[in-house]
Amino acid sequence: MSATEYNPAEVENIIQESWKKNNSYKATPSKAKEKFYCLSMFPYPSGKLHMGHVRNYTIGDVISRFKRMQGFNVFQPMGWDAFGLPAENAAIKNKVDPQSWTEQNIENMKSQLERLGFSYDWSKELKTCDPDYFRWEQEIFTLLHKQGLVYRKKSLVNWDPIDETVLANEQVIDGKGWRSGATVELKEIDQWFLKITDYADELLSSIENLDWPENVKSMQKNWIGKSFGSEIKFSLLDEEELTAFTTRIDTIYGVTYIAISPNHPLAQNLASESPEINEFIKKCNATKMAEADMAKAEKLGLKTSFKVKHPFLDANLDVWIANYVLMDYGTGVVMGVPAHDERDFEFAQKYNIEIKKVIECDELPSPKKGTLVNSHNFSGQESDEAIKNINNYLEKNGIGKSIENFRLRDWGVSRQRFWGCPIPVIYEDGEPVFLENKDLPVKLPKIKEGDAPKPLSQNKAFFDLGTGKTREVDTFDTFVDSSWYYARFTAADNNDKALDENSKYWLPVDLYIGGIEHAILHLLYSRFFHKAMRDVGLVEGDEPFKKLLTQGMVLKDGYKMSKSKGNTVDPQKFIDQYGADTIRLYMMFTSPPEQSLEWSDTAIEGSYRFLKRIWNLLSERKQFAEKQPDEFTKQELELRQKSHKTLKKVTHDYAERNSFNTAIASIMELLNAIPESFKANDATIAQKFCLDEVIQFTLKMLSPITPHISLYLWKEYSESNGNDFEDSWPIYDEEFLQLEDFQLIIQVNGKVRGKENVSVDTEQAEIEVLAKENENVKKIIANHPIKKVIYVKEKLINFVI
RNA sequence: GGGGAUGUGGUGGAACUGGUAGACACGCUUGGCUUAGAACCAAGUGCCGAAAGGUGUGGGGGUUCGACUCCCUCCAUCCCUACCA
Repeated sequence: MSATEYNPAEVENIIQESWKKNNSYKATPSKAKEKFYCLSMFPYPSGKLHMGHVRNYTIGDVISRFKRMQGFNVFQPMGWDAFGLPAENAAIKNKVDPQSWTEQNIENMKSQLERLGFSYDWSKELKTCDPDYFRWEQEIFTLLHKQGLVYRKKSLVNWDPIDETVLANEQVIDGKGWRSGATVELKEIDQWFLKITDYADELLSSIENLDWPENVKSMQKNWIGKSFGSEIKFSLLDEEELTAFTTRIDTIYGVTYIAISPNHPLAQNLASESPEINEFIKKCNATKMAEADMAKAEKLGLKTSFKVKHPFLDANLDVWIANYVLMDYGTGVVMGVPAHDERDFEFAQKYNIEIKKVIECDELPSPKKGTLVNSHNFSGQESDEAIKNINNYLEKNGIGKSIENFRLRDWGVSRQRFWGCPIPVIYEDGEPVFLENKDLPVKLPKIKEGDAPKPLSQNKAFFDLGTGKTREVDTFDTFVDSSWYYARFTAADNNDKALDENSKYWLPVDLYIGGIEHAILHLLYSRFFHKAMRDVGLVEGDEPFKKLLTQGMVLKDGYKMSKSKGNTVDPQKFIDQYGADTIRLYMMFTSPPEQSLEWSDTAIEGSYRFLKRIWNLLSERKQFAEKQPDEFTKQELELRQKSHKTLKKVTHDYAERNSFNTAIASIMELLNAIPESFKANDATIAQKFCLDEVIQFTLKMLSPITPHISLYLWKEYSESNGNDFEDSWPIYDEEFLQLEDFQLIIQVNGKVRGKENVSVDTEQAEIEVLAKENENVKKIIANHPIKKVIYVKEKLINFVI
């Protein structure tokens, strides 16, 4: 190697060409090796890669390369989550076909991924907008239908009355449609649903077996929200009844009103007779349907003329329509207990409703459990005991029962959009008929050049099949597309089947890497899909993703990068300036994967500088080929110890902790520890040997993160012609990890007062004497009796005075 | 409103099991090299203090010989909240 300057573009090009030529990352099932399916969440093809992608895919690639070095058969595919709103919006805005917009973005982003040197098996690339993908999705939908997991029901959407379209939550800004500015209304329309609630119990219980971060597990558990409560009937005075759900039946004597959701059938009926109620319900429905907005909305109520009997008391309760009661949770009817529920309290105060304390407490409202008061026979009982007793009473008297309830709702998969997978159903005289395989795929209609896409419902040529038959005009939620792609990857090039034998070899995904923002929806839907596909015989196993790594966001100046904030940083600029290895190194060095990463234009210089230092160290140096010398000096042994200790730490950081930042830091430390004389031309044989060990370890330890420069230097240095570090992770030697002496920390009352070097085999008694003789320590403990001595082996001694 | 996180120098972060707080970098300062700059190399760098020493991990309280780490409480910021992906 000549003393040239580090030229990342050149080095990376040479190495990437060799990978391409050798098909280095194509994976085939093999019994000879243990498999490792490493999957990073596929991107939405928005145009170009953003920093979040670079980070996500670098983490995945580092782990894949490390596993490959450790001898695993690694499968790392990549594809495109290609249906969705942005393409449709761009298409409407620019009057282009969403297909060509998407294809162009894919082409662009794919070349960026290749430029970054990710070791993907591109032979299994997939695009969800491709009929070769979504025809199988349509088939799975019909299988799920046969399994009884698909049904149709009316459900609320954000309706823009001017544009006459359904809006996504993000398209509703301050209650107005983003394009038309019209006040958005909630409107009820027919939609397709998947019965995810059939799996609620299993989705909850099998979380336990997952090697996932605890926070994600908690989020999923809370989202599913299993609770134990009671259903209780309140009879209306005209003989009908309202059934409320409550988890706090112990507060039954504190009920002072009943509240029903504006979307409860009773409220809807009343609306048709009373203009006042109709007006009120409209007012309630003028918020968008996002949970956060609903919850923050001011509490509104309207007293109806209905009254119900309190089942335990000789009292009549008013029935209110209240906007804080959700139709989707429980029964859409709430028993109002203002004394022991904060929302009910707020409502009762606003509308001057009686507040009745029935649980002993200091201050109202108090949602805590406790001893019952003012509750007739149940007074004096503790909440949990009372809940049992009251439930028994309800059941005995036929006025209610104890039940399990879930917060989780069924998954509405209908979307009234163009750029999505068509739902494979036709209607004959209004009745839905599911299409057979021979009629699949249902493709999207072509768009004429210069035309904007319009909803399928406005495309007669698409939906009108004649003789009273029409096609379904809704498309799938794009979460459907992404709920099973992990499985399709294993058979992405099979045109005869959705999944084949390969899926049995590769599944489940061993490690799934993606943003924490997907912790609930995408991951829960995928888990449901896997179980449903299992039950129709498509896949084996109970869970799709064995282990999960949730990466934090990439921030700039403390905020998430976004166009509206104007703080985006385009990774391409840095790839061009410093090369792929530097940006990969920076991404891994700057913070641990699970935390957010603060982008800095200047700090990346440091990563580049580090690679240049390695380049210069290796310049004109060849591997030292002589065999290991018999003797080493103390200085040489210290370096060897550092090499092996570093290797041990780095192995552990990669394999157990995914802690790449500390791995890199310790590699930097190792290089900083090389004595200058070892690098000189006149270094001794032993010195050259030790330096050689550092270099070998370093190039291999860095290669998952900076694969191009590592491999390039390795090939020059060792004069080898391998194209990958497959199976070559080095092994550290325990012999070098043994310490001869250690630094003893001497504390007095927990404060560090001195340090001494002590041989490892020194007894505690000897250490105590030695510690007391330390000049500084001696001064402090003089004239004080020592009350206690704490000794932590080979670490510290603490005198309590 | 609910759920989940995070908070350590000027900055990113380290401290893995309760045991030396600030590793490794960025930045900055000084010096070297250079006509000058860039690059590179060397030394220094939590805060107060001349030093001795004191002090310090969002605020307050607690447990402990010892707390960034465990407990209670408060504050701030971020993510998700079912039609953005």
